[in-house]
Amino acid sequence: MYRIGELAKACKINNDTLRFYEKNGLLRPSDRSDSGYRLYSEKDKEILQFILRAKGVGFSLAEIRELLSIEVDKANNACADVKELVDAKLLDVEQKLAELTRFQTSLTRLSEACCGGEESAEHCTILAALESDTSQVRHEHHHHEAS
Amino acid sequence: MYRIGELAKACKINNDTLRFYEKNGLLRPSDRSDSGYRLYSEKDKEILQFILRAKGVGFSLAEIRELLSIEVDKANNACADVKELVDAKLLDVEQKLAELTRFQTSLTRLSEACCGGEESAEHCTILAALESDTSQVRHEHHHHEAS
DNA sequence: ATAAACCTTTGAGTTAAGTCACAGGTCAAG
DNA sequence: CTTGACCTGTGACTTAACTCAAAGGTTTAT
Ligand SMILES: [Zn+2]
Ligand SMILES: [Zn+2]
Ligand SMILES: [Zn+2]
Ligand SMILES: [Zn+2]
Repeated sequence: MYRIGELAKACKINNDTLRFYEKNGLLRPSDRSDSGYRLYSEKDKEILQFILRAKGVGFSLAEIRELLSIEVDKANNACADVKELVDAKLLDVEQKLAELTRFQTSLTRLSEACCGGEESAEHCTILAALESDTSQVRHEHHHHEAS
Repeated sequence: MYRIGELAKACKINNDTLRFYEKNGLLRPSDRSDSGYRLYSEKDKEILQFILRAKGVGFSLAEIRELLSIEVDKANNACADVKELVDAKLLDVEQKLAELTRFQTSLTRLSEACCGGEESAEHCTILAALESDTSQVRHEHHHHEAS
């Protein structure tokens, strides 16, 4: 069992953030000590890591709460409910993945096209990489000739 | 050229959000009409879409501003600066991609394991799918036998 | 030519997600 | 048996990212 400070430190967040998550229905510690300390289990830690990962990829706490509610309410929800929510989130995730892949392509293209030298980056732009096809970026970039 | 309301409607955001982005150095309209109206070009629209996509995958406005500054300052930045920033963001993106892929795997696994019926979703949990290996989830899930 | 529907600026209010401050209880080490 | 590092609760404050309000100018539609 982790006490609040231990779990917070392990996950590099503020103690108050844990209390905040508890108050907002995201993560309730599995137990309390006699003196009232919050006691978090390994599973609690995994839930927290799930929350932090989800946050990192752009889910709001409300969305995360919704995802976690599957867990909490499993006895009172039908498989139909679960599947509906999961499939909706899956769509979200797949859309985000598509966007991110696009970003990755653009940034990679840009990074590869860029010489990394000390000259003016006249042709180095994210938007050029985003807007145009690969061919364009490679073509126009990087003459740096002595004028 | 789009006027503020047109661009806002086209991109499904609030007019005020565009003014806000302008004030915060994210998107300045290419031109103004004689009467002072903001006039946005096609390129401005693409920048806006870039901003909205970036937001959607979890970049903060500060980070987006940084990405866009490559564009704005290109004449005053060396390729070295550009490459450094781009490579840093690329790392970010790749990390987000890894997380999202993990989410996708878990959600897909859960969705596939779930019958979608009206029975209690006792075994349907995100966390089970996240924590365990595929085998476990498939195994334990979905007996729904008449008790 | 006048109302409706835009636009302008400045500045205040809201929501999400923390973060901090206060007043006091608990516990391990010296 | 006290000091310092924890913990408790309640509630106020902060930051990011909008969102709205007020007061007035402009354009379009009838
Ligand atoms: Zn370059
Ligand atoms: Zn170069
Ligand atoms: Zn199911
Ligand atoms: Zn089922």
